[in-house]
Amino acid sequence: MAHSRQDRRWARRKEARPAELISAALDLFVERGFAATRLEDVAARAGVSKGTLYLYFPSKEDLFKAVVRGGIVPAIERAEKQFEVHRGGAGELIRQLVKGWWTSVGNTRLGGIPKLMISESGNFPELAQFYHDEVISRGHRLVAAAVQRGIDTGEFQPVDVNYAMRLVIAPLWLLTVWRFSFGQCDRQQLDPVAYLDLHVDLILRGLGAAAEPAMVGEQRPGLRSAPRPTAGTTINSAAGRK
Amino acid sequence: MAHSRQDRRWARRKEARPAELISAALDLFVERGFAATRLEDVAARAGVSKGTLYLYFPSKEDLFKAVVRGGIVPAIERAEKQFEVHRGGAGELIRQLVKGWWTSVGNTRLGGIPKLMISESGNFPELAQFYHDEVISRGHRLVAAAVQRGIDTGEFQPVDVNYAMRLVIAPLWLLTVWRFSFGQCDRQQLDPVAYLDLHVDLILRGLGAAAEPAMVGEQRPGLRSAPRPTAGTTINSAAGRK
DNA sequence: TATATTACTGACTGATTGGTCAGTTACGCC
DNA sequence: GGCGTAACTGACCAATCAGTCAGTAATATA
Repeated sequence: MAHSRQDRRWARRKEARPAELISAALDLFVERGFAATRLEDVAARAGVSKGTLYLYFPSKEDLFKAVVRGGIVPAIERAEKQFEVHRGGAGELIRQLVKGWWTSVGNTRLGGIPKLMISESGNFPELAQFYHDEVISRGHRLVAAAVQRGIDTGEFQPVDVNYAMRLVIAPLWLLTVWRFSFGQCDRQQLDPVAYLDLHVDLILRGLGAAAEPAMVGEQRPGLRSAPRPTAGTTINSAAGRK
Repeated sequence: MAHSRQDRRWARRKEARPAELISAALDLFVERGFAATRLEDVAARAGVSKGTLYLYFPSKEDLFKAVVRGGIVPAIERAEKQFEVHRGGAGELIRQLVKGWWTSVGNTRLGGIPKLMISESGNFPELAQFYHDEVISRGHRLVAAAVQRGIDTGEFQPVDVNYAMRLVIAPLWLLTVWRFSFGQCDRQQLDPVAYLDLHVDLILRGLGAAAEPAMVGEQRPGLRSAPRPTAGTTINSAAGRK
C-alpha cells in the first residue's frame, strides 16, 4: 500500500464533490451573501482547494445557480403534490400548505435562500428570472388555486385571488427573511409556529364568508370558526408559549 | 472676472455637497446594493470627484449610515405624531398608519431602504442594530400599541399583540422588498393601493371581535364590519382596478 | 489686484479576490 | 510493480476598488 489513510493528502471523490461544494456554498452564501463569500472559503469548507471548485463549476455565478436549483425546486414540487392529493376545505388546505412550507423550507437551511435571492436579484437578473419562473410563480399559482377553490365552494368571500394570495404568503416571506437579517437584533425570540398559526387563523377568518346574522345558521362545514376550539382560545394560543 | 460660468471647472458648494452625495448614494445603493456600488460612481452622480466624497464621509460605511439616517428616521417620527393625534377606532388608526407609510415611504425613493437593509444586515451588524433600534423597533411599538388599543376597547379579539403586529406589517415589507427584487420579473403589475386596502380589510376582519350569534346585536360602534359598505363590496373593490 | 484659505481634483497605492494553469499525486489497470 | 490517466493542488495573474494625498483652482479678504 502506497499510503496509509493519514498519509494521503487528498482523495479522488469525483462523485461527491459537487454536492459537497454546493452544500458549503449554501452555508456561506446564506451567511455572508454572494459578494462577500470568497470561493476559497467555499472550497476550504468542502475540504478541497479553490482549483478543484473550478473543475466542477465554471464560475462563481454558476455555483450560485447550482445552489438555488438544487435546494428549492424539489420543495415546491412536494407542495404541488400536497395540493393535488388534498381532500377537504380550502381553509384546511391553506393551513397544511403553510405548515408544509415551514417544515420543508422555513425551518431548514433552505430557509436562507429566499433572503439570498432577494438580496442578489438585482445583480443577477437572469437568476432572479429563473427563480421567479421556477419557484415563485409556481408557489403563487398553488396558493392562488387554493384561495380560488375556497371562493368557488363559498368558503371564502369573492376576493381578488391575486392579491389575497400575496397576503397569505407575505408573513412567510417575512419570517424567513427576518431570521437572516434582523433576527439577531431582536431580543425577543418569537415562536414561528405560533406566529404561523395566528396568521392562518386571522387570514382565514378574514377571508371567510361574511358571518351575517342570516348566515350563522347555514355555515358550511368547512368554515373555520366553528370546527376549531373557541376562536378566542385558538387565536390567543400564541400568547401562552414563550 | 476670472472665469465665466462655463470656464469654471468646479465651484465651492460646501453646504450642498453632503445632501447631494447622500441622494446619489441612495439611488445607487438601492439600485445596485452596497457592495456593488462604487464610490466613484456615487461621486460622479453627485457631480464631484471621489476625493470630495471622502472630505464629507470618512468611509463607505459612514456614507451608508448617513443615507439611512437622513431618509427613514424622519418618516417614523411623522408616524408617531400621527398616532398621538389620532382620535377614533383602532381599526381606522391602523388603516391610516398603513396609508401614511405608503405615501411617505413605500411610494417614494425611500421604499428601497428596507430591502437595502435586509440585504446588507449580515455584513453590517452594527448598522443593522442601528436601523433596528432607530426604525424597526419604533415602528413595531407603534403598530403594537394600535393593536393593543383595539383589544382594550374590545374592538379586537385578545390576540397576542406581538404576533399580530408582525402580521399587520408583513405585507408592507413584502410590497417594498418585492418592488426592488422580483418586481421586474412579474409580468402582472399589481396596484399597491388596492393590495394594501385588501390587506387592511382582511386583517381588521380577522382581528375583529368574534361575530358570534349572541354578540351580533351588541356590536360596539367601532366594529369594522358594519360601518363600512357591504363587506363583500369593500373587500372585492381590489378586483375592479387593473 | 494680491494673498490666504480651503474646497476640490484625480492619479496613485495596497489589499482583496475571481479565475488560470503547470505541476503533483491518487488510483485504476496491465 | 509500474504506467497512464485525471482528480486535485496552490502559486500566480489581472482586475477591481476603497481609501490617500500632493497638487490645483475657486473664493474670501484686504
